[in-house]
Order: sequence, then structure tokens, then C-alpha cells
Amino acid sequence: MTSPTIYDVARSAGVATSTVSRAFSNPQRVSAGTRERVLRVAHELGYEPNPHARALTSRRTQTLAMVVSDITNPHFFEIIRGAELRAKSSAFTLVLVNAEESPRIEWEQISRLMRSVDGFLLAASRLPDESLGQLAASHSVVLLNRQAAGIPSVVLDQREGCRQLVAHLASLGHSKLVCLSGPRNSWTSANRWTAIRDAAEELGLTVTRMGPYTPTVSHGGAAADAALTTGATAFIAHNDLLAIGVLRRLAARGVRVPGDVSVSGFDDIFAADLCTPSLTTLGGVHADLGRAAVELLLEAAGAPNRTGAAAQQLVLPSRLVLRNSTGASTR
Amino acid sequence: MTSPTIYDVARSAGVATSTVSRAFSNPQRVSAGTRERVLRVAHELGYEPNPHARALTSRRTQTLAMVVSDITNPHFFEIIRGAELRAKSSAFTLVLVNAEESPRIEWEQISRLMRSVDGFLLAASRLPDESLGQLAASHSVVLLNRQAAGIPSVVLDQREGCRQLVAHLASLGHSKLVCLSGPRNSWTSANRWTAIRDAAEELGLTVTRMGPYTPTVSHGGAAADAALTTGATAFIAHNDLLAIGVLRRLAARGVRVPGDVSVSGFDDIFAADLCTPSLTTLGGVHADLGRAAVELLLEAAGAPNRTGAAAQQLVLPSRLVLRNSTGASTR
DNA sequence: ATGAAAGCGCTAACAC
DNA sequence: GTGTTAGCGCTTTCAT
Repeated sequence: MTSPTIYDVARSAGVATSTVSRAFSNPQRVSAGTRERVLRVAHELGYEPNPHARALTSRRTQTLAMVVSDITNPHFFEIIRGAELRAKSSAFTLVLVNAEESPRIEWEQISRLMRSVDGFLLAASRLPDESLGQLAASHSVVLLNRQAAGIPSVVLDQREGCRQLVAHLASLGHSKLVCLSGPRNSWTSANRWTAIRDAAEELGLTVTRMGPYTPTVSHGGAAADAALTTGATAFIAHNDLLAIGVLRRLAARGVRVPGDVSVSGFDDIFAADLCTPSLTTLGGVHADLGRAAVELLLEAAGAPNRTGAAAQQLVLPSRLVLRNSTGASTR
Repeated sequence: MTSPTIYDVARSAGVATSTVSRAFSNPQRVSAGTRERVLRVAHELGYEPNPHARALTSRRTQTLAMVVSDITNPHFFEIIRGAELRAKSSAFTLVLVNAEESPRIEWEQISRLMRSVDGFLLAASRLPDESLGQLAASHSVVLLNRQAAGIPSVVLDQREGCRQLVAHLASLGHSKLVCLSGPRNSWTSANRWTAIRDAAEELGLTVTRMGPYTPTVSHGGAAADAALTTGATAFIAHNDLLAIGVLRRLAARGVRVPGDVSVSGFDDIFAADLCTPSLTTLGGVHADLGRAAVELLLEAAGAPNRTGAAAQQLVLPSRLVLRNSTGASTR
């Protein structure tokens, strides 16, 4: 009841095992006739190559690992979907692991998988640059929504997107903004902050930064309370989840949105369109992010020792989605 | 630059390779002293076991595959999260694959992974019972939100949940219901329908079934239109996504919810609490579903030839969440 | 173009 | 408790 091996196929087809092997992994090195016969026999016998035996010698596993900072965040699901689809279309399997917002767990997960995958897709990694560099030195790595020198990456443009967002708020008459930041070691959070600060400066607005806040709905309450003390009229939350939490607290406290204050988020998750008021947010096509990242990773994994080629740093366009949580300033 | 193997460790520690192997995979069969020394040396050398070599001989991969019918559906997020967490806590890796609502793709994905995983978690499988039986005959399988004879499964209780839902609607004065069903080969959909029909009969209500509908927001429009033609005052949608689509169409057509008709969904996804009106829905603790399923799978994978033991069919409690989309009937 | 044979790194009898 | 050894199923030189 054990499954057939190349030996069985080789015997039945009257060829050597190496020929069977070639027929599967290097078809062009086998004459059309034998190849066809081998494949036919293999099919009849129900032969399927054993991926582990294959990996053991070839050191290629046809598997990619995707590490996400927090699997609970709906924003990742589109990315995961895009990545999974792209991986599948190249007959690659995607392993999904959760870092639970902890750099330690992230590193453990990575270590555990080092030998079993052809490359890593690190989404919103919380690892320090040095760790990333270290990993990238020995493995194929692509960063997602994070950049680091010498490592290929795909990010959604924040600079221009944040500029548009701030300009939007400015045009509504807001002159005092507050930025409710995300996790301390989030590259995206830092990146957004500098983009917002620069844009505000350029447009002559003031903006203060508060946080870090864990970007979940439940932490929005504290963020809202803190933001209210600043006297700002526009709150820029680190992401939609936090923004929705802010919205809730404001509603509970009788602060009207966008009557009294405006609120915006990032990511454009599904729920942003459903909450009340619906949320103005800076999003993008996340499935494309996942797809592009896998594409880069496949490239990198294909030519492991590309010491020369500069690491590609892809920047995909973001998209400002205006909804009902932002409006004219009343002050 | 090639990584160290048990041979290197064995040589450095002055023991046989088998001792090193045991120290890692069967610690209690090695004396405390040697074990400690071996592990220390291994650590110094930076040795990490090669999972493929391990899998090749032991036939165990420490990997589980989770196949979801549609990765886009937010309802799976929590399940995936629970499953991933539980798998990790037993040092198992979770491979996530998407069946894209297609039985053919589902089977392809499964076939591709047969050799590389210790078991399958099939979430809302669209495969016919025979295929499931065939797979279960040779591999460890646990079904999630689906039942089939002889295969362990975890489902959210629908029978009692649907009864409560229908009773809720009856108590609001609704006597004519319509059920907007999900995909044709969805076990859950069929199961809900019989539960709803039986409950309606028991309570003296009439209920008609429409569909199948693809359970996404965008298909809610057609479902709403069809439901309106029936004259029913309460619409039971196959899931929250479809229900939200129904809500949108009704709002667009000026039908008031719950003033004119009541609407309910299933799953209690995050968005159900955010839409307007917020959605009455039958949910449950989905993370528990994922957790329990992995637990069952780990058990099954541990004792592969448990021909005797009856397949466990776990039924976890569902939870009726009353929100603002259901109200008194005006007819 | 095809075959023979030596591993890849580990586990699992089986000895001692 | 520990060592010896024969594979697991495949890829990959090296011959032919």
C-alpha cells in the first residue's frame, strides 16, 4: 500500500531511474519517445514525486513562507490572497505564519522554516534591520510594506498618499492635526509619520504625534481620548481598525464626526465602507502587493546568488478614498 | 557554508549519529548527560535538523494543510487564526490553500500536498462525500463546518441556532420567511435550510427557499430583488456577506430595515456589527472551531490506523446575536 | 540520450 | 544507553 517510486516506474518502463527523474524535472533532456512512455507508465502506476526526497537533494522545496505581523488584521487577507494565488500559479505552496506582533516570535517562526522553504515573504516585519540583513544574506527574502537597504521590497506609496490626505484635510479647513501612531517598531508607522509631518509643514498645518497604539478596534478608545486633549480637529489613525475604535469612542462621548472632528484611517479594509460614518482612508490594491511580492521572491529564489543586481524596491500606488468621516472644520 | 548535519554534531560530541538523532527526536532514550552534551554541541555548531531528511524516513512532516473554500471570506479569518495558533503550539506548520469555491481546484490542491503534509483540515469543503471518503481512507482528515460519515469533523451547531433564529423572527410577528441559500454544494447551506424549514414548520410559519447565491456582497442585490417578490417579511441570508449586500440593495430601493423587512445573516463577521443597520446573525466562536479542528487532526495524525475508534463529530455551540436588522413585522 | 552509482541528512531496526 | 548500518526517494555527476 506504499506509493510507487521512480524505481517502480523505471522497471515498468524499462529505463534507468535517472531517466525517470529527468522525465519529470528536466524533460528536455530526454528523447520525446522515452519521455512520453515514462510519463504514461508513471501515470498508470499513479506515481507522484516525493517532494521531500526531491528537496533533500535539490535543496529546492517549491514552498514559500509568508510571515505576517498579525494575522488578525483584515488588511492582510487581501495580501495573502494575492500572494497565494500567484504562488499557486507557479506551483508553489504558501506557508502562512503569524508573528503575533512580536519580533521574537517572528524570528522563531522564521528559524523554524529556514530549511523547509525557498524564500520568505515578510509582511510588515517588526524585525530590526540587522536581523533582516542577516536573514537576507543566506535566504531569499522579500519585504512587504517595509523597506530595508539591499533587500527587495514592495510597499504601497505613503509619501504621496499622505500628502494627498493632508491636503484633503487642509482644504477642509483643518489646521491642527493629530497622528495616532501604530506599533513602535512598525516601519510603516514611522514612514507615515514623516510623510504626514512633511506634508503638514509644507502646507502650513501643525501636527502632533501620539502613541504608539496597538492597531486594533479596542485600543481606539484610548487613542480617541488622548487625541481629544490636543484640541486637534482632524485625527489621522494608524489604520482602519484603530480608526473604527476611535469612531466608536467619539460616538459614545457625543463627539460628532465629521461635525466636530474628522477621522481618517489607512488600508481601506472592507469594514471601512460599512462603519458609521463610513471612513475616509488611504488604501491601495492589496492583492497586487501580495502578487508582486511573490513575483519578486520567485525571481530572487530562482537566482540565489545575484550579488550584483540591485535589490528591487517596488512602490505601488496608494489610493485615497474619501468617505463620510472627514468634513469641513468648524473651528 | 553548508549547514552542519548530525554527522558534524556526532563527531564533535564524540557519539554516534543515532545518538544525536535520538537526542532530538526521542530525548528520553538518551541519558541525561549525553543528551545535554549533544544539545550543547549542536547549539554551538548552529545545527538545525533538516525537516526534509526527517520527513523522508519518518514519514512525518510536522505540517498540516488547511484548505478553505474561499479565502476571501472574512468568516475564515478567525478560523485560520485559531488553527494557526493551535498548530504552532504543537510545533506544527500550517499550509494555507485556497479552493476558490471550486471542487476541482480543491482536489488539485489536495493532491499536490498529499505527500508533504501530515493531515488535511478541510474548511467548508465543496467536495462530494465520495471524494472525502477516498481521501480519508489514506490520509488524516478533519472536516470543518461540514460533516460526512466516518470522518472526524467540527461544526457550529446549526439546528438549535436556526431554531432560535426562527423563533426570534416568529416572536416579532413574522409569518412568512424567505431563505436565501448559499452555493449548491455547500453542506452548511443544505444543513441550514433543513433546520430552518423544520423550525418554521414547528412554529407554524411558512418559508421558501431561493438561490443558490454566491455568498458575496455583490450578489446580495439579486438576492434582495428576488426575496422582495415573495412577499416575505423576513429574509434569512446564507451569510453576513450576502446579508450586507441585501441590506445595501434594500436601502437603495427605499425598503426600510427593519421597518419593512427584517434581515439576518450567518457567521457574525466583524463587519456585521458595523453595517447600518447592524446585522442580526447566527455566529459562534470561530477561533475555537479552528483550534478544535487542529486538535482533532493532531490526534488522528498521531494514531493513523485507528480503524476502530469512531470518528469524532464535534458540534460547538452557535450564538444568536440580535442587532438592529430584525424587528417587529408590520404586516 | 541514457545508465550506473554515489550521495542528500536523517531515522529505525538491530546489535551490543 | 549507545553504536552500526541499511535504507527513505530522489538528483546528479560521470560514464558510455
